[in-house]
Amino acid sequence: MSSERSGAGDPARTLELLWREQTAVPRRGPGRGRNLDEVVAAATALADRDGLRAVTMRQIAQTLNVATMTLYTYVPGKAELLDLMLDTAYAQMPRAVTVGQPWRLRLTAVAEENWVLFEAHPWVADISTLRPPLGPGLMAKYEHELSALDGFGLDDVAIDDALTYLLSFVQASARAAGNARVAARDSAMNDEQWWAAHAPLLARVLDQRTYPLAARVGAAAGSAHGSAHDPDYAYRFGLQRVLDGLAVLVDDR
Amino acid sequence: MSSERSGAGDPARTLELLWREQTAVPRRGPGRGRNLDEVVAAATALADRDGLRAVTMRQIAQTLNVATMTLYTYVPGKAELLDLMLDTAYAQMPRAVTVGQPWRLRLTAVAEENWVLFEAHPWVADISTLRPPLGPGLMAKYEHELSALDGFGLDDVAIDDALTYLLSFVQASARAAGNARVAARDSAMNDEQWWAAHAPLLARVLDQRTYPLAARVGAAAGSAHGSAHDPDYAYRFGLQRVLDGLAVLVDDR
DNA sequence: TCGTACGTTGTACATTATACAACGTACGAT
DNA sequence: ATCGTACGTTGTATAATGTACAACGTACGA
Repeated sequence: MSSERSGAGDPARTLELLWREQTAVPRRGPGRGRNLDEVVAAATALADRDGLRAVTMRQIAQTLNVATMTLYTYVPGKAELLDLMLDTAYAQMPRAVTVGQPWRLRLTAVAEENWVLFEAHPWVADISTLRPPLGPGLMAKYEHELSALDGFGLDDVAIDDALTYLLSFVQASARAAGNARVAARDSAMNDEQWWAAHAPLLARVLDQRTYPLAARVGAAAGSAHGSAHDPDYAYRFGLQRVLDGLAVLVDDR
Repeated sequence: MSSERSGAGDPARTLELLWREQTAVPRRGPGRGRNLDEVVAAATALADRDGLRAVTMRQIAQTLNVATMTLYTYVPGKAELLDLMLDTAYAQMPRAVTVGQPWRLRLTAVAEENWVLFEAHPWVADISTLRPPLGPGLMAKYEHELSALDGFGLDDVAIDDALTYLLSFVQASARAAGNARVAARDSAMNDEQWWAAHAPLLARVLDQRTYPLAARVGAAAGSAHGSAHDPDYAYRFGLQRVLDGLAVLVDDR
């Protein structure tokens, strides 16, 4: 429950794993049945299919045909595993080359690449990355996305602010979209059905004289999109607003 | 783990509780030691102090001096309790009257009211409200916020889109700010210390030739704010971008 | 050939939400 | 006034979770 976050493990141990720094390769004992990449891949496959909730050490172990505690010889704990999953997902993102194109196109491409990331790995949108996994995947992603904002008259601090703003928007949108899917699956009710289930009961208690705007706008919004909120539409609408908002900062000549 | 969401309980039962519809008041049996408001208040106090993770049926029961299962006579389950907590928090929000003021001021006031809500109740920012608690608190909030957008040339659908966009931004910002606080408490490391703990290790693996922009911009952003990201600054920066983005839609005469 | 380093694993523990049944209170009918 | 019963309260039980701990067995180095 509550939100998951990256960067919760031991910093030193996490960095070692992220950059695959082999410190003191063991010489004795039985050979290892699996490797780190297999563990990360198994955990990611579980998360992709059934969400972060389904990623349990027992489940990961079961799909790898090892005992639960065996995982702890590959990874210090679940927190570090999460960072590895994240950085790997970042590393695998497609990165379109948009050099020379107008800034709106370049930023749209960055937004789209992240939107695709969240579609492939919805669980990534649920993670707070205030303390990101400082591995090769994140560094490549950061470098690539900064390049899309470089050369338009923004200073370094403004570039970082603008990128944070854009990515935060995409993540929030993707989180809403992912939650809509999960809610539909878990409750065997899609959003339309959920709102329909409330309509008759709500009509009884909701006084239109007390809430005239809510009744009018709510009805308009509800019939415009299928249900009360359409996450995909909200993303497309919002992305234009984000670009319009950043346009003020950009030197467009 | 993973994200919490509202609207997960039984719709009919939830609406009854939200609007305090007393169906069939019991005539027999012992008197009730507590009441619904006390349960909601106890759960909210726990969430305010220690986050949503700390809100367990056992903890709520303990602060109320009743057995755990007693709670289930006041509330069908935890999902419905969450909706009650949310709607109550909405109901208690301050709502400034801004009739006649310019649209930027009116929208800023709406953003601020929500920012204050998330400061008082950080757990609210962790909840996906795609299926919101359709109680008196949410309705009053929605009506109030729509009024701040009415009369500026936007049609009903655009009003709802713009409000969703604004609120989604404030929630995402508040979530980041709340996570920064929680991470600092849980790990006994504030963000600055966390980045400091990574710096020496990171310097060893991070090749500045491979990631020139990341090194340059990351350093600039890091020294501009205290740590790599300052959530409060990101909110103030982002709010201006949100307003600039919405300005395109508004009839400003 | 054998000691020991180390990968593997089963068990154990403190958590969680909540189903279920036993218990006891106090109202309504007689 | 008495008693049945409706209903609030509560202890126990269950299936999960992450991971600490100790036993086990493998295979390398001397």
